Amino acid sequence: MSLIRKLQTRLQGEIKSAIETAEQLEVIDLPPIKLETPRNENHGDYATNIAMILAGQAKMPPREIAQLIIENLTDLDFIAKIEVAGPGFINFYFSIDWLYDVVVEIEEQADDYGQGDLGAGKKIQVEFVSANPTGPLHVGHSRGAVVGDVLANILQTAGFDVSKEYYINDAGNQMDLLGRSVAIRYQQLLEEDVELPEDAYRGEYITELAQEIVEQDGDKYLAEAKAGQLEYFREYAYQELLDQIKADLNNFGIKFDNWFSERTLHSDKIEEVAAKLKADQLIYEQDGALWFKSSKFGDDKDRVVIKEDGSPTYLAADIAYHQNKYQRGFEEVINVWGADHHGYVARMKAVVEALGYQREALQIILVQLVTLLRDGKQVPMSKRAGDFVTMRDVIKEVGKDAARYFYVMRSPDSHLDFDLELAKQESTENPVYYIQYAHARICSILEQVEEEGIEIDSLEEIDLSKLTTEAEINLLKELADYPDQIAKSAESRAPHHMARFAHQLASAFHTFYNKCYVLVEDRDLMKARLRLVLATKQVLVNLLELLGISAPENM
RNA sequence: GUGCCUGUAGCUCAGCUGGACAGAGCAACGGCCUUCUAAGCCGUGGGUCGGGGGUUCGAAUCCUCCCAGGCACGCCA
Repeated sequence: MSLIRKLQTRLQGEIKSAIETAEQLEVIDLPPIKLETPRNENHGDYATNIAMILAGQAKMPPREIAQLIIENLTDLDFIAKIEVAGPGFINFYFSIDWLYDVVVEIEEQADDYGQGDLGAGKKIQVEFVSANPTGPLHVGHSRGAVVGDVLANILQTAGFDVSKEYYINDAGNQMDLLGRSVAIRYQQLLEEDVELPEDAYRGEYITELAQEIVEQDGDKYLAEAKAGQLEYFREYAYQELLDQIKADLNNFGIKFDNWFSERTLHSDKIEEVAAKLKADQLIYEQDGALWFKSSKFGDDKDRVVIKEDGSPTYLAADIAYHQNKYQRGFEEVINVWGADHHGYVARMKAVVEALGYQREALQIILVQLVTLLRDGKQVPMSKRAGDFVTMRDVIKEVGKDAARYFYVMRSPDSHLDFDLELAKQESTENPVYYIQYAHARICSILEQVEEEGIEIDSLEEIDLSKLTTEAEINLLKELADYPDQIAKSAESRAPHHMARFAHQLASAFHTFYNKCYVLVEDRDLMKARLRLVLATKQVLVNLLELLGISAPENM
């Protein structure tokens, strides 16, 4: 448990017993005592609204209740000041000593600083990207990729047992279409006069795959292509494209714990789960097809799982897949989807419930679409013509770090305007560099320290109470707040919070850097500041690691 | 037509499990480099929180209606 958590818990306990002790207070039902960090720093480090909440049942004005609570508080060595404010808030000002301990805590926990126990080891899976292996990853996938990756990292840090998974849709009609598309391009390359069907994949990459086959084997597969035997083309394209996807994700700093092939569900697992649902009378026959009674669980209407021709729908595989997830022991499953799939949410929730699990065991995060801009103007993309900007292109243009930051800095609910020119700029307008620059500056100080042969004393020998200016205290508070930020971010499944916090921490450091020269004459002050700088470096490194962004030593 | 997301400063967005005068970055304007990286810091101006009604001691936040934009509504995946 982090230092700050301990203090919060202690304070909550003290408030609770104060309320219980106060004889004049008649409280029947004591709600949990919430501590919040006031927006305005003149309102203390923490505030509680408990007096206002109790006003009703205690039949007393909030301010009077607050006063009573304060009078009955004991054992508050870590509190410097308490006041009643506004309509009945109680504001607490922590004494500054505890803040210095944070520096010690960071040093001790190092890479583990920020690690919490919110998740209590709960097994949780985050499934993201899961793009069909029928083409390269593009910008839409990229956002989901970073959101999923960072969210998983945050949950891991918050104490969940997290697994990152990619679901490969390698079993549907689209795979045959992929094979056919490549086969036809192959024929065209060999001067056969054939037309590409309307629904075929028409991206340049299809022709490139066909070209590879021509280069390797000439017209060896021409007869098969003509006869519509697509297996070789399909499997060749599939493997190549999947390899490309893996390579792209790898370049983006994303590693999955598991790659799950849809094919492994066909057809045993699908039949199994269909039989189970049938036994539960949740699947019925109509118009020659089998329908899942999703409307019974809040969906608009029932959905086909086995088509008239006997083949399973995408949903059928998804039912089997999610059954499998829970069977593997995941208590909670998070799916990160593009917003264009939101129509699918209700039926998947229904699936989970039908299988006998809590609806909450499936959480779906929808990431809104990305608009790529260049100098403020939209980059044209036409999916139809296969003309889209790939993940690879973007990384190549702006770099991994900037791309990751931009994709994760906004709430997933918010449309994202991604300006390529801005992401590339090495200037004040670019938040990525701002954060990395803080780290580089720290490294620069440390380099100076080394050059001058200054020894960094062990913590016991250092008087941290030398740190007294506003900039120093503020920086200390940001550092102390980090574990709480992780917990909040994990709880609300909101990765963008950590991107913002990184910026805020960097800002606190830059202010400190400008106001407090580190290598000063006063040796004690210098050493205390050096310790603060080291602690800041540690937290920045942890944060950047979490975001999957590098921490350069110089810029 | 139905459902989901969005509408907050000139621009891009936080805040939205209700709290104390609404925040950040950029843009605009004005300052700061003889010492650790000015990719930085300090300051100023700027908002009927899309609109109406309601709940509450208290609403950007909850409910409701309306307006605007995006997306989705297949025996496709």
